[in-house]
Amino acid sequence: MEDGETTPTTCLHATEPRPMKNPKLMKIKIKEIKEENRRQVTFSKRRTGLFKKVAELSVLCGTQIAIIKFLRCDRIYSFGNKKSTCFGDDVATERVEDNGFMWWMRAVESVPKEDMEEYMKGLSGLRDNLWTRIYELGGDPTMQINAQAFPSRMALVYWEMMDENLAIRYDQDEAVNGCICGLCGDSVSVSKP
Amino acid sequence: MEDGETTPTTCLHATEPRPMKNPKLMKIKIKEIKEENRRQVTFSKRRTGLFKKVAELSVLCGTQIAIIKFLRCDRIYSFGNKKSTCFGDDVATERVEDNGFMWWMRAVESVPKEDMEEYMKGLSGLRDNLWTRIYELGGDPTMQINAQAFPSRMALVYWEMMDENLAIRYDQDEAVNGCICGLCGDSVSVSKP
DNA sequence: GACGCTATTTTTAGCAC
DNA sequence: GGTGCTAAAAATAGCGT
Repeated sequence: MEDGETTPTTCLHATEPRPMKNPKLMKIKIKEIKEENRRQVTFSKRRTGLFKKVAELSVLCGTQIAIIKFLRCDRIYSFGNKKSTCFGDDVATERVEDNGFMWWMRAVESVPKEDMEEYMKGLSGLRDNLWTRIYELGGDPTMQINAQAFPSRMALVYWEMMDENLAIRYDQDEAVNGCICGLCGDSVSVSKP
Repeated sequence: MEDGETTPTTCLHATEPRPMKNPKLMKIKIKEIKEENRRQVTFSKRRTGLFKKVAELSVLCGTQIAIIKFLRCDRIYSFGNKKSTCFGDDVATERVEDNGFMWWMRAVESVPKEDMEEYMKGLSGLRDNLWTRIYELGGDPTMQINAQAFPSRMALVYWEMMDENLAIRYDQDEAVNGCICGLCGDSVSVSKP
């Protein structure tokens, strides 16, 4: 036959929005999930989704900075803490500014013009070091998929998310769960042993 | 008849994923949107979506910190800049720490135990001032809807997004487009005139 | 814990206002 | 710049592996 498109009324289900094969209740109330396991799964899945959303928005609208931090513990997390580096401890700490930020977190406009070339060279070097460091730490290569969405810019795009399992002790080195760094334009996953 | 579920093969469309009423191409490639107007709309819509996602994740998983910053301009944005306060300039600037952060952005663990009571009182007061300030600045009351999703915690939940229209000049006071502050547990919208 | 599956829910692109 | 609409696309809850 030519087609069946002209007679869709033959199908009883055509008027129904969905076949409704399995009316299992999937909608959830937005309130704290108490079940440890389910919360962990939800966190992981939604974190990934959010991750992707930010990446997309960043690219679509040319947005250059994205910072997300999630921490589940009973303390306020000090943003800008020296410990909260993007990729471990010793990659950049040698160059910590007095204000507690990594040197590459400085606003580029605060860099004198004559120092700009070196500054950019530094960023480039940092990027190389970063990948080496990620490899050493056993970064998950599969996470690099998201990186495709990110144009490689010099801008700071710093992403860090932590859950309760990774940041129980604030005074310990903080394990980084997922990270996108605009310096490298890539997303990485680094877990401390 | 009892049901039609046992004979779904009667419907030719049953094997097709969707009825495809309007095959208008809605899928987009994730690449920078050049058209000024379309980008603005996309930014606005996706920002809202992301906003909601973060709020949900925050509640679902008890996540206490969410920081998102978006800035579209050709400069690196200095995170932690004194200017980038959550709700204007003069609410908290009187209490700026040496490190450039608002006093309430300090990690709570850095607050001596004996000062904790006053610290918390300060947070409470700040919250009150915040609402007053928001009102004065003409904050959008409708934005408070999202606030419902946030439990009122003492934790720092700082949210700030800016688009190109609000942050063209880095050296100007930065206008805050959307903001959720964990100090008050509410989301606000503040625009500079 | 991460990943695959899929029905259902949620987001959103393209409009119009 | 925002909001409402709708079809299409994407995210995801619950399950198993």
